[in-house]
Amino acid sequence: MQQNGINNCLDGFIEHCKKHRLKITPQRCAIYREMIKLRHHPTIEEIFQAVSRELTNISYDTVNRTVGMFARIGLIDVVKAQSGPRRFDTDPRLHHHFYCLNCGTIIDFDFEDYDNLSLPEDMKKNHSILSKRVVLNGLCKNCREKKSPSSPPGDLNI
Amino acid sequence: MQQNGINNCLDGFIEHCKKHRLKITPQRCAIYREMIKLRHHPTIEEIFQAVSRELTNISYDTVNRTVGMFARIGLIDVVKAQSGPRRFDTDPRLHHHFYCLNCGTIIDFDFEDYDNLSLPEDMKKNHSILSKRVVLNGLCKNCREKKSPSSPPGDLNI
DNA sequence: CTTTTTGCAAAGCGTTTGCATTGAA
DNA sequence: TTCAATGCAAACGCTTTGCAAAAAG
Repeated sequence: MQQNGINNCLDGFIEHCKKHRLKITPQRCAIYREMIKLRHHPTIEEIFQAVSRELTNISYDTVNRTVGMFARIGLIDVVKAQSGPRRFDTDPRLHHHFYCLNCGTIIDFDFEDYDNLSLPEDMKKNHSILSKRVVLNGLCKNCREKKSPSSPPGDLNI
Repeated sequence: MQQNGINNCLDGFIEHCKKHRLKITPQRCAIYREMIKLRHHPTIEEIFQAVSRELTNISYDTVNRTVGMFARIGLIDVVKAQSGPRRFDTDPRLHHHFYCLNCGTIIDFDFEDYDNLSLPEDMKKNHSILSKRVVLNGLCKNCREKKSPSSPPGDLNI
């Protein structure tokens, strides 16, 4: 995934499903198609809204299970936020993340220096590594200027 | 945090609290003390169990709120798991993470090449960056050998 | 003395589960 | 024809909230 942009088309998606012995259903195709259009870390709810416009009778539950499945086979990334529903990273391009510890905002950024990091030998030997990313934590511009970081995190403003 | 090992002692902890105008309570000290003893990404429940042995009357709720607060001021890291309760990274040493997309296991690893990555200028300028880490995603040894990754993730076996 | 923190209980909300029905292969 | 996927509803469990009492500065 993620390291190449080829999977953007439905062909690549179908390929990926077959490899994992998942049946090609209209629901799965629609979910995949709508999902990759939504950048900015959509929630299940947001994906459900988008897919509903295509398949009016699809259930929230199917979207939930299917998106979870897509994450499990490495088609997309789970971005677990500090609070609220989990969000998904549907951007297949390689990129990196900054998390604000105070408000929970997640900011995508590009940085070439991070793109070609080599993998540790022992990790490569023992596991199958499908993607890599650098994650920074800190305080975002807004939160840095506030006096006390002790207020609970609000909704994500992504 | 994380980039130096000085905060291990209680003095550093008290310093950190004062900087954020948090009062020094016996509960907070006990939680901090027990928490850093627990490696392997403890849950709130696990931290609560450990602290309860010290302060028998502490409430689960206080542990929950306090640990969340510690994460918000950068004393520890939230580890985003695929499911189940959130876990915390209480290891102050710089290290990196591998996530298994199938079973949710999180593996810590060290790799010197990743330890001195420079930060992107625009990120440094706009935000306060408190820690950095490389995150790898893939299939762990066990899951790679299974045929179908379509079964739902079980409990984290960390 | 003032303000934060604690402890408890209840509510909230995202996620998971079970099962009958439907549909892909 | 078979076995996985879907849709629905209910259950579950983690997290959050509100508030009175207690404690820190």
